[in-house]
Amino acid sequence: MSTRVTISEVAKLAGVHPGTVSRALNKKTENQVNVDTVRRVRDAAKRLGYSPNSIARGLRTSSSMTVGVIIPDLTNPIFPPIVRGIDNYLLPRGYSTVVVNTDGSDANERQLFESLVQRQVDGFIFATGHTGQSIVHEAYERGIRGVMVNRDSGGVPYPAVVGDDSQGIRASVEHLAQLGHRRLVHLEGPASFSTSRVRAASFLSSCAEFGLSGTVALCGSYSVDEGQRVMDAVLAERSSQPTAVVAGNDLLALGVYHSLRTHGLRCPEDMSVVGFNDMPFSGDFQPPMTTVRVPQAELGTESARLLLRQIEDADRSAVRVVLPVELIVRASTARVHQA
Amino acid sequence: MSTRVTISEVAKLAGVHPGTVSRALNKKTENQVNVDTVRRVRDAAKRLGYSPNSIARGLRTSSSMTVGVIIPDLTNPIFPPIVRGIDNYLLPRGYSTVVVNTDGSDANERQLFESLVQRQVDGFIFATGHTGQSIVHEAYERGIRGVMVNRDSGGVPYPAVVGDDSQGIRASVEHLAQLGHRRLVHLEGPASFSTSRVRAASFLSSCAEFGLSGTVALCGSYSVDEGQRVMDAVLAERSSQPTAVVAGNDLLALGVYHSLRTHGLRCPEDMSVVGFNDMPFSGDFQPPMTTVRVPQAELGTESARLLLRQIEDADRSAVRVVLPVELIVRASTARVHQA
DNA sequence: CCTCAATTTGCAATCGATTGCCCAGGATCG
DNA sequence: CGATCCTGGGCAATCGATTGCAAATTGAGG
Repeated sequence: MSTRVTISEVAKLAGVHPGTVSRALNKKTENQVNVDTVRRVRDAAKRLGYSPNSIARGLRTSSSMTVGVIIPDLTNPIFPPIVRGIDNYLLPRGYSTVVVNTDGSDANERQLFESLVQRQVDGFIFATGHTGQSIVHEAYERGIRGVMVNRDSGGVPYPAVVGDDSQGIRASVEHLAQLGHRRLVHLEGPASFSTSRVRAASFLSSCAEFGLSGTVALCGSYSVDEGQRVMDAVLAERSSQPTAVVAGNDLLALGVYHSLRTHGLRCPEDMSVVGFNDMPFSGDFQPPMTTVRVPQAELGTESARLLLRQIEDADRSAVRVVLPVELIVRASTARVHQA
Repeated sequence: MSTRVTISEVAKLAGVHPGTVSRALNKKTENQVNVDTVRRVRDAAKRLGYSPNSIARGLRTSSSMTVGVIIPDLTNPIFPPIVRGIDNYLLPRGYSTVVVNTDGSDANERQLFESLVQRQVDGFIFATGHTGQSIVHEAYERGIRGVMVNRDSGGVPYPAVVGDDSQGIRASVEHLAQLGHRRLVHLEGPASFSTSRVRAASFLSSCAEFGLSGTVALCGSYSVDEGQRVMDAVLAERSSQPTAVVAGNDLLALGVYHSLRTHGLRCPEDMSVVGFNDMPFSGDFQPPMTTVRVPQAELGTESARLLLRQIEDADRSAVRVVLPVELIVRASTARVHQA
């Protein structure tokens, strides 16, 4: 790109040493230089349209003012709001974010992580909280700053920001109980995600609390197709069928919709369905989905805040922030049909 | 972050000069080094876990191996697939992407653009193609490499990658004509977007072609709320009502759904609706939406390819790539009701 | 008038890699 | 056998900013 203005050109115009320009233009050092000089330097810089080369600065200060955000898949609709939340906090503070997608692969995750480390990012926000061969442990060992978002830290002493999954599931179960449902099934997400287990555990304890019969069906991924597949299997069983489904997330719930449709079953008349996340447009599905709203943007913002606290204040306390969730009742749940 | 291995430590272990290490480790220069030496250096590098500091490299080579992607809003569901398409092409080639959201504000756009320039990005992909005070012109004047995606270049000689909007609209109109519709209305997107005008023009000429009466209603933004507002206005008119709506995009079409519902009208029985983009989950709306599928991921991939061609081959030809689109017929369109 | 401290600014090293230049040594050729 | 080429690799400058250190200037106090 075209010839850019450097600090020494500004220095020449202002009649001072480059070092002085640097100090004059930097908030934390400008009090080391005479106010008149500062003004002169400022003028010169503005006149030349100077803007610092952040690569050069980064080399010297060994900070890139960049954070890496590792997510499974941007096209999963819960992530865009999280990413926006992160950006909204970070950009005004001079940081950029680089978002990478692992597609659920540990190998990808590792490779992308290394490439971001190589780019000298100042810290990471991990939204891929599976507990397997994740690089999170290693990152922590290497002294790399990071925060977990939307997923638990799984033993790694990084700060974590999560929604109140237990409470959300409990509210769902309570809602179904009040509608007269007695037999529920939970579509549990992949066991490698900490959230899956939290939600399943809460489902079982909530069923117990409200005196319902609850069974759990395990899904291999958080996707529409998998939700449909597992629901097909549930419906194929000969044992007494549930009257309501508590899905591990909205994608699985959507798969349940598809399964019901292919089986000629109506929602909510024949089967009530509750999702999780309140992802965008879940209120426009057919039928509009009852689900648990998680404050995604706030999750992002909060995680960014915690990361910056680590970077700028060297505060490494492993706080855990739990944000409240809310059950959104729409049209996919109804009073149980008296058969 | 922890102490990192530098090139001179590798040099020491391998018993050679740092410059030699650099050449040995670089694909394009490794043939300047004896194969034995290359092997020795490689071993040393591996043993020490060396990975080059890309900031230092970037300073010297004045390239950051980063591209900036400027979009209006990541939470608009058409953008995640585009961004993924870009990433899929760029990441394996060693580039990272920094995605920023303008929220439609020219001021934001300018500021974000400058901050990315300051970060020495090697080029831009602009997905914010409004023709107003955009920085696109200025960027081109400054000799900055860039590509337009999903929006036309509006006179700036950057390469552009777009879907075949005209054809998509024509197919929609033809489909409606075949269903017996005679009076159509088009919800046109904001005039500042080039796509809006292309689609509106195609709508009118297609109506003429098929002998239909077509009117156009202008929307202030591409959003659900605006679609609802404008459709409300259309329905409030006393003149002869249309029997089908061709919406400028799926968001507007969704707004039409909402409007119809509040007016007690059924889709498709009382009004057929066609969207544009086939954004994720538009097949799960109520009713499943007939819409025009645009290959978003391919748009992204292709734009990334064109950008890299500029960056690496200095090829500045202003090609214009038009990708084919496809009408997806679902349940929001039906044979016109014989009133 | 001298000393000492404080303020302001210049100087030069530094961050870590890349690369033009040049030299040493061996191969090739006439 | 001497001139000429290659090949391999060392040397040092360079990218553009930051920053510890020291010098210069100023002012105050004795």
